[in-house]
Amino acid sequence: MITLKEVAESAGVSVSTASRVLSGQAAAYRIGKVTQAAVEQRAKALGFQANALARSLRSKRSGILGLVVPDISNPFFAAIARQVTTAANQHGYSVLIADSCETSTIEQDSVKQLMARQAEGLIVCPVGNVSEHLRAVESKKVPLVLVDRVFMAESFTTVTSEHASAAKQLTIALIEAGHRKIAVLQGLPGTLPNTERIEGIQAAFCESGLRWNPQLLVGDNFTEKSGFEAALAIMKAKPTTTALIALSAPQSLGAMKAIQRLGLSLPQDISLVAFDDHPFIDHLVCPLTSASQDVERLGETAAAILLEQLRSGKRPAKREHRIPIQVTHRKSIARVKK
Amino acid sequence: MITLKEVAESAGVSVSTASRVLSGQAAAYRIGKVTQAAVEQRAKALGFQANALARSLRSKRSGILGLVVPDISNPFFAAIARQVTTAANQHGYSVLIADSCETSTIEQDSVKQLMARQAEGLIVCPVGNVSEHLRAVESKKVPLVLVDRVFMAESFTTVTSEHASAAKQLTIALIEAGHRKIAVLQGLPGTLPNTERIEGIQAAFCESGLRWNPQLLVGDNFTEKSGFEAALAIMKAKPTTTALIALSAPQSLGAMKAIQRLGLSLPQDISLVAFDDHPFIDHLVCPLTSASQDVERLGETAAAILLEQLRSGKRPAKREHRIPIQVTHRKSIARVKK
DNA sequence: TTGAAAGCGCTAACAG
DNA sequence: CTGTTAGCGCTTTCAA
Repeated sequence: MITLKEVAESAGVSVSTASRVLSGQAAAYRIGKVTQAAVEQRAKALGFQANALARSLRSKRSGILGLVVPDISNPFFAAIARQVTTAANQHGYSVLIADSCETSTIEQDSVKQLMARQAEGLIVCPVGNVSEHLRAVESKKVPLVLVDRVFMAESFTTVTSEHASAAKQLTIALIEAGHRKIAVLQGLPGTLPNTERIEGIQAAFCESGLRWNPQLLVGDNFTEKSGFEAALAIMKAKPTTTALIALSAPQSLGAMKAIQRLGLSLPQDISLVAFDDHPFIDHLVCPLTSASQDVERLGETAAAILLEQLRSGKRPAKREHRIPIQVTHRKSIARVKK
Repeated sequence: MITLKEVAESAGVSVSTASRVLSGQAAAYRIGKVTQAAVEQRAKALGFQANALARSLRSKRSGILGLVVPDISNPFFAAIARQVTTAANQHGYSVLIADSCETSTIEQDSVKQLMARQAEGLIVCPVGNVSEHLRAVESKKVPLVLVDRVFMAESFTTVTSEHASAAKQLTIALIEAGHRKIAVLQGLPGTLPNTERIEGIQAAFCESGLRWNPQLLVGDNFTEKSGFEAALAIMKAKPTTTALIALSAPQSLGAMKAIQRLGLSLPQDISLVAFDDHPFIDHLVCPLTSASQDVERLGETAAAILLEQLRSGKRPAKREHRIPIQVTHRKSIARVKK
């Protein structure tokens, strides 16, 4: 590896001068045109590449942003990762991405790791309900933004969707089509998106002067597996169920498989609406009415807030950011026959 | 930030002793039980977290692996990213992911950045045809593995799918159903996957004693847009076309949209087969016969090779790794009526 | 406009 | 078993 010292020697200047030229401070220090050119020429000729580790250690600026997601292969988080990395890169930061594999302990390790590497800011999509490690980040004055499964009780800066109103819209569409026995395939209990969506569903019932039966709440995660098993179980246990609400795209896929397994068809035998859509949704046998989160905006907003905090050094004034959800009516709701 | 020196002072030992205890070398140096306990206790009490930058600078081990992908929001690359990050984490490495946005210049910058941060190894899914920056990596003795769009002319370590044989199988299925006018919605020209798939298609024709018309080669990228436009154009220009081969999932979606736009139906009016599948493929109006790459294995293999090279210090014996592609017959091929 | 010297926080000889 | 002494490669006072 070729070092600054070697470049300096080769150009016949001191390391300080070489450093100033090569770190873009030439103008500020009013380095002579010739000296500057010489250093640059020599650096290029030698293929000099500054050691970012040494630079960061000395300057106290790592230029690294950390991103922790529960599953990078999930299109939802992948889209967030894309927004964050591109925004960060545009502002001269690199992004260290960690996949917590939906596991709180891995998430905690990842955050620690990121802090050890002197990340200047963190964006975390938390797995669940543990937040001490995140408080530790804040206490070390490292800017932190939480996305998606945020904790409302705490005072973190957060970006999440308007879960309740979307869930309400979806439910109202179902109720208006005559549905009353609506099963909810829930995601990870205790998480804010899950909780708020369920509240939205209940609100829809309430405002329609109906009462929703909590026995129709099934499932335990945002996964396809949970969706499949929960759908299968509830359709067997309560065959009078006329509609299903899936709280994620993978769950809706699981539900579709369950429906198929039972030899039923969508939407004649049972209606299905879901959170989140995906590119192929319009080409499904039965295109799903869905509430789709604006993932790009979630990621973009989180990145923008973090970057702004990094730039200004001030904690953001607005702490809780909500991104609207778009409900699209397709063909997966059938009218209930009397 | 609390440093090693402070911990050492607080525990009443020298920094070296503190370092040895806190970097897991206590046993090797046969540090006394009491000293060790004291250091650990103090470190924990003070909330000491070693500065990975300083550690890396000194020890010459950054513990960082770099991954560069053209688009992290593309499920294909997201899946690779997941395999790589989890495998790397299991072996004590962190992964810096960069999104090159399908742009060669960004890719080059990312690689440079990763090298500057002293990444110990790189996995790159190259955008296209530029490879000098990659040769620079090798010349600096940093292990490098290329995935997917590899360069065969060069001597890099590569992992990619068995494109040709899969393309051939897909084409033969079409030919056996009586198709002769088969249009190919190609991906990025000049890339290995694209080239080999086209070769496979031609081989199928050749072995069937037929000649494939190169005029039916359309499109210019692996994107939905290219798929849509190319499909639309060719169906208008050559209405006698009876089948389409899409070289990626997004392109197949584009093709489905084009078919819909023209008021045609799948597969009666036109057949469609595609590379890569996705979770919802079985629930499409017309489930697509597809050749699906084993993305997990691609990522897993790349990670394993890199990690092994890092472990042993030896360049891998086998340079070109090929992962089989699974062809699944569904319902998107109709027999051609005489 | 440039250089000398100090040191970021840690690890690794070397010495006891 | 433990401490002392040098740096890793860079930036940044301070001084000229």
